[in-house]
Amino acid sequence: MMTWQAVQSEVLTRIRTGQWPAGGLIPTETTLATEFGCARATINRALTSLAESGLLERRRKVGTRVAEHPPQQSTMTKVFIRGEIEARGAVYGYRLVGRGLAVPTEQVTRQLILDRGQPADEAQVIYFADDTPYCCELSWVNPEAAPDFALADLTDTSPHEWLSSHVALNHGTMSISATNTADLPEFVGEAFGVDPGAPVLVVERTHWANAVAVTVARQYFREGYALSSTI
Amino acid sequence: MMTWQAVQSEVLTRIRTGQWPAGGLIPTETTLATEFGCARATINRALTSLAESGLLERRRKVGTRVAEHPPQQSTMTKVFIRGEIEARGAVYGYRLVGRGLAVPTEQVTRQLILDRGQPADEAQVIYFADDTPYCCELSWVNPEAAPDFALADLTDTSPHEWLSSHVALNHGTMSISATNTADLPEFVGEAFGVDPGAPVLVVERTHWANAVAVTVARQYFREGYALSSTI
DNA sequence: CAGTGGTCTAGACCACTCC
DNA sequence: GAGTGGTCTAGACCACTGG
Repeated sequence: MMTWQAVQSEVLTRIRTGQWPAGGLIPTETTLATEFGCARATINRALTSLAESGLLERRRKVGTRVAEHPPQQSTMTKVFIRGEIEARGAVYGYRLVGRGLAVPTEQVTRQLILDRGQPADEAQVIYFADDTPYCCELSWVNPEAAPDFALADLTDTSPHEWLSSHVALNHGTMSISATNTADLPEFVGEAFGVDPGAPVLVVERTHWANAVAVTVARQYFREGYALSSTI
Repeated sequence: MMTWQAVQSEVLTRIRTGQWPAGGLIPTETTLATEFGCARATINRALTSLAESGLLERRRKVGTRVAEHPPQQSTMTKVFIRGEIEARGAVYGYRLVGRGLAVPTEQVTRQLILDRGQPADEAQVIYFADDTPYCCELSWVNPEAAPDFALADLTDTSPHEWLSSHVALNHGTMSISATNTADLPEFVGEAFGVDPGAPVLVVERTHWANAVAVTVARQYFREGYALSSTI
C-alpha cells in the first residue's frame, strides 16, 4: 500500500530530478492514482499538502503545475521572551519600570488608529536574563480595544502576556530595524548603559484582534543579539 | 451539509469564547461527527489542519487538546532583493565589486562545514535602488557543493540568483542582527559612506541542498531599512 | 460542455499509548 | 486490552474554468 507520505516523497523526487520540470504540468490525480496503485484521495492528500507549502500550484480544470518560483519564506517561531530566555538556560527576570496614559507619537497613533491627540496606555518594561537586561520593551495599548488594561496588574505579568490572555489577538505585523543607543527612549539607554554608538536591534510588533488594532510594542535588543529563523 | 471549513470555524469560535478552554481536552472526533452531523473524516480534516498550525495538540488514545501556548509564528515572505527594490518603484541596479577564492572566517568555515583552511568562493556585490546603494552582500559558496560557481558569470546575475537556478537549495536558516559601520567589510563601508556610528542591519542566510551546506550570505542594510513580516 | 481539482461519506484497518 | 487519532478506499457529487 502507498501512504500519502510515500506519494509525496516520490513527487518531490521527480521534481528535484527534473523529471517534472518547474512550470510544467504534472499528471492528473486520477492518472497518478492508477500509476501508484492507490486511491485518488491519497494522491489528493499528498498534493494538497505540497500545494499549501507553495511548491505546487493547482487549478481546477487546468491541472497541477510545479511552481516556477516556490515562495522564499522564512518562519520565525517567536516564542515569548520568557521562553527565549529560559531556553538559553538563564533565569528569567521581569520589571515594570513605568506606565501611564499618554499621547503617543504620531506614528503609533496611526498604527493604533487613534484620533489625533487621543491618549493610549503605555508601559515600559525590562526583561532580564540572569539579572542582565536582555530586552527593553515600550508598548502602547489602544484603550478602546482593551479598556481593562489600565487596571491590569503588570508587576509580574508582562503587557503582552496580559493582553494575550484577555484579548483574542489573531494577527499582526512585525518590523525589524537597527538603530543606535543615541535614539532610544531614556529608560532603554539607562538599562543598556551609556555607549552612544552601540547598535541596537529594534523589533516592532502590531497586534490586532479582528479589525481592531490593539497594541504596538517596540522591543530593543543590545548589540550581539540575533533573531533567527528557518527558511 | 457541514464543510470542513465550517467545522473549523465553529471549533475556533468555541476556543475563542472559552467554551473549550486552553489546555483542556475537546470531544473526540466521533462525538463531534455525531454532533455536527457529518463524517468523522470531515472532522479529522478540520482538526488536522488546526493541529498543523499548532492551535491543537493531538495524541492517539489521549485525545485532542487546545494548545496552552499556541506558537507565535511570524512569516517573512522574503522575495529576492530585486523584487523588493522594484516593489518600491525604484530602478534595480546591481554591481559585482569583487570575487575570488579565499579562506573564510572560522565561523563561515563551520557554517559551510569546510575543513580548516579550505578556501571557498567569495563574492562581494552591491544592490542599488535608483543608483543609491540599497544593500551590500558578501557571500561564500562551498566549492564542493557548487563547483561551477567559480566559473559563473556574475556581472548581471547575483550569486543567489545563479545558485538558485543551478542548485536545488531546499532549506536554510536566517539570522538578523544589528552592527555599526565600524565593524563592516571594507567595501560595505565605502558604499554606505563613512559614518562610523551609523547602525546597520545585518541579515545572514545559510542555504542548504539536502544535507550539504551550499552558501552563506551576509546582507547589510543601512539605517532606516526595516524588514517586515506578518504574524 | 467537459475535464480537473475539492470535498464528503461510510466503512475499514492500523498505530499509538494509557491503564 | 481498549480508546483514540491516522490513514486508506471506493464512490459520489460539486465547483471552477478553459475551449
